[in-house]
Amino acid sequence: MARKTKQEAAMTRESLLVAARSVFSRQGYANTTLEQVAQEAGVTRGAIYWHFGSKVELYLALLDQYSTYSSDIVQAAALQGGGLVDIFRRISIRLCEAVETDKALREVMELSLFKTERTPELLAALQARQKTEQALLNGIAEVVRRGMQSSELRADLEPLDIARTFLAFQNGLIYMWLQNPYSFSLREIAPAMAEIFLKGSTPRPVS
Amino acid sequence: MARKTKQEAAMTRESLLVAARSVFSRQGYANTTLEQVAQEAGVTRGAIYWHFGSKVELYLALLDQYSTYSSDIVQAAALQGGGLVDIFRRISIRLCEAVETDKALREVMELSLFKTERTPELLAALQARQKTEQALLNGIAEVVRRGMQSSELRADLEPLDIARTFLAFQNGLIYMWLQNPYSFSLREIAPAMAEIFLKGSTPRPVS
DNA sequence: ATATTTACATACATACATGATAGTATATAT
DNA sequence: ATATATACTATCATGTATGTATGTAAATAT
Repeated sequence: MARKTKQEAAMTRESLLVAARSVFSRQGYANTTLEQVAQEAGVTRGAIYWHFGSKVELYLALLDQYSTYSSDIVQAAALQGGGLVDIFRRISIRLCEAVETDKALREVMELSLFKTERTPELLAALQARQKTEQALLNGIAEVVRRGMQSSELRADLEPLDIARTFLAFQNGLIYMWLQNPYSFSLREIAPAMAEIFLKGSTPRPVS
Repeated sequence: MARKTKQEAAMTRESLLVAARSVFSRQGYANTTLEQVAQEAGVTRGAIYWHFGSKVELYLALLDQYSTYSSDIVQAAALQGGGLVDIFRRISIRLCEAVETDKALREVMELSLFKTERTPELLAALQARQKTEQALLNGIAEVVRRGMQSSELRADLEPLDIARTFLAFQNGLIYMWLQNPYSFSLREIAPAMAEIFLKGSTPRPVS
């Protein structure tokens, strides 16, 4: 076949990633064939093996595009300043908005959450992503510690426990929504969720 | 082959389910062959097709064994009485204990959460399970409504939002733990988590 | 201007899983 | 006592996916 220019090659690589996202998120990782991905991108499997080397590498390249998405949001929300309570509220709402708005992000999340089997071979490669998750947790725990020192958060619980609870909250809600996207609106429930995390579900005595 | 008695047949069916749980949870659904399951159970694939008809049916039979596990715990915790706050606390703690203690339950949860791709063909069959989840949500929402009427829970939020938040909480934590079981103890964090859900993460003014 | 590399397409070798079919010996029904 | 249903085993037919090896024509390097 006629050799493409570097720019053209970069474009096929891009379109392969787009096609992979589309087909993987529709059919799941194990259940899609590289032939299907190649067809959707308008090339043959040879192009995939040239650019990515294997099915696993293609998948990982797809995930890597979104690996820092969440922590970027957390960073941005933290840098914006304001009280700790405001920061937490912002993080929740921004994350929910992002998932509900950004279709590509949503497809990749659905793919990695619901449509990829953690098989032994994939597990090793996915360990790297777990470190990202760990860093996110530690970052939040650090924010909690600052909040305790400034008396904005209660000091009678472990910072790490609070951070885990916050993340569990957040991920659990997104998970629930992705599982059945049209049963409720993420953006609309986000404030209530943040409110419960911060103030609790029982009535507060008037101060 | 020599025909088995009904009891013996029931036993092979049982051992097939046990083997399926073991192999599926190690290798994932798509990645295990019925040959492997049959070998681990000490029979041939024919036995699987005889008892279950197909790979999908075997998988569903495995999940069905545990379909009411969660809602049973919720029911039991609710019937035990006490204040609404106590009930919620009990539900959280019981669920966490169950996951951490019962290996079979854990394996099935890991399988369905991390090691089964939601492919279009499976999705139809899994809709039935979603209804279980929906019923669980509605049940909790009903408990919340009662809690509002008795002023044990705050009445300025939607009952369904509170219920969703509780479930998100709960599932998110279990999801996080299953993803990395040894990074923390579920049973130990459960009380803190329940405390945050009920009282919030910010300090309460003294009443 | 020529040599070499690139960016794929094509073809193939291998492997393997599913489901279907046929066979079989015993348990159970009558 | 005989007939039939049962609970499988053994075998095969088919489809299909991955990875690899080879071919090739233009882009790029020199």
